[in-house]
Amino acid sequence: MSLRYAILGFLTHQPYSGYDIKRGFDSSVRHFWSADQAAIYRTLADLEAEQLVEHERVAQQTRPDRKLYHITPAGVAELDAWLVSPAAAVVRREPLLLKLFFTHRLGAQGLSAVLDAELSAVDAELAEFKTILGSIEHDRAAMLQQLPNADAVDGYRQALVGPLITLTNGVRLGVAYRDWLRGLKQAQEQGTLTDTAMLAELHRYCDAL
Amino acid sequence: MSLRYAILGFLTHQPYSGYDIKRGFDSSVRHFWSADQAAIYRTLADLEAEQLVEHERVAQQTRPDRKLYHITPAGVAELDAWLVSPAAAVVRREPLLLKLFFTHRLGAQGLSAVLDAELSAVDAELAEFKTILGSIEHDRAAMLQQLPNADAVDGYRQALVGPLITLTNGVRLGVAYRDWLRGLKQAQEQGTLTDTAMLAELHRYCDAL
DNA sequence: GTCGTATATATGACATGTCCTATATTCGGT
DNA sequence: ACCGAATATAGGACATGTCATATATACGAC
Repeated sequence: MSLRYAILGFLTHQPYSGYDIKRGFDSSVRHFWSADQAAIYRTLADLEAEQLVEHERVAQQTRPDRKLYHITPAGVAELDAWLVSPAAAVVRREPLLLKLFFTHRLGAQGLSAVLDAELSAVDAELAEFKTILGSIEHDRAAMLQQLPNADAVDGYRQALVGPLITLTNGVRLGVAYRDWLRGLKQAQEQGTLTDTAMLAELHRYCDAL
Repeated sequence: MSLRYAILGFLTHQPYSGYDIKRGFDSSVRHFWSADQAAIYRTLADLEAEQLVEHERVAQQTRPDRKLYHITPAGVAELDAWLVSPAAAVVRREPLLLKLFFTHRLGAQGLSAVLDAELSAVDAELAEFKTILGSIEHDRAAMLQQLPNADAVDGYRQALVGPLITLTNGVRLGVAYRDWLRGLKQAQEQGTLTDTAMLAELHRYCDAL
């Protein structure tokens, strides 16, 4: 139910079409927020029915018309209210952890395969973060050159902080996840994937809390 | 769609009622898998229609009858096939990161409040993990005394590895998440929550990959 | 004595999200 | 010449999950 707010947030930057928003999601918040194309168009329609956004039709010569949505003052108020509202408890559902919970049925080979597949996925994700960082820096350098005055530069740099915060989260949690997977893999190879060894490791972490 | 397998996995230990399964979820896998009560009963009915589980009615004197479900060989086969199947890409949706993505609209006070609320939540979660660890060790000590033979002990200890693995994941990722939040809070207090500082920090992490 | 909680299962209504498809045009590849 | 991808919006069908509520009984708290 936060898709509404994700869209409203994007529209505070500038007016976008549904298609733009879908691309924006895929390129900037994909690692913590994904959105289906159909859901975006339907949510835009809902938001417009509530007068939180409005659209104007923009005709194009070769492409289909775009519906360019912009946020209304009521929409801004709605977004700001959500931003400071207490976060609802997040429902986590991680199929991989579910599989590992039943490790005793998985067998050594199965476990090995699952861990390797997951390690590849994390490595790919971390590599992607590196790419995103590169493109942010590239864009930033261009913008800092291009922007007309100090105020515009300030605004741009402030708008950059949020994306950088979430990217840091992705990198740090990704690294922690990768290290955890590597630890499991190593334990399995050394034959120390036993209850006693795991309990000892857990104590090393928990006692330090 | 993995609720099916979560239930099948539980039923490999011993027969359970829907009510038992709900309690089992809430007490052991809540931090990475939550399930609605209605969903559990409906899924059990679906699984039975597919002959992956069967039930027998157990009459009770004071309480309502229980429907005690047990897994069938076909159910075991289905579970084992899922365990080794490649994991579907996980869809992440984290409202907190979405809020932080729009930090520029949140303001210093709003950000501070959001970070504090989240830090409390993580601390509570980590404390809960500590409690879970304690109760696992308590149960384990009792079981190791009580179990009749070495085979039973072995089986029990092997079944413990999965839960311990997922608990380790919770603790390590929880600690990483808490450290990230603390870093943000500190940066905000020191006035270093800027694009340049964040970029520098990101490089420290990314360049080491 | 009444209220809430635990045990135990189940359904209706609803919210949310995903998949597939339709429409229409242009551009690039094989 | 045809096929797929990109641009752009949208709806039907379906999957999945959640909320509230119903039923029935017993036990402890206030």
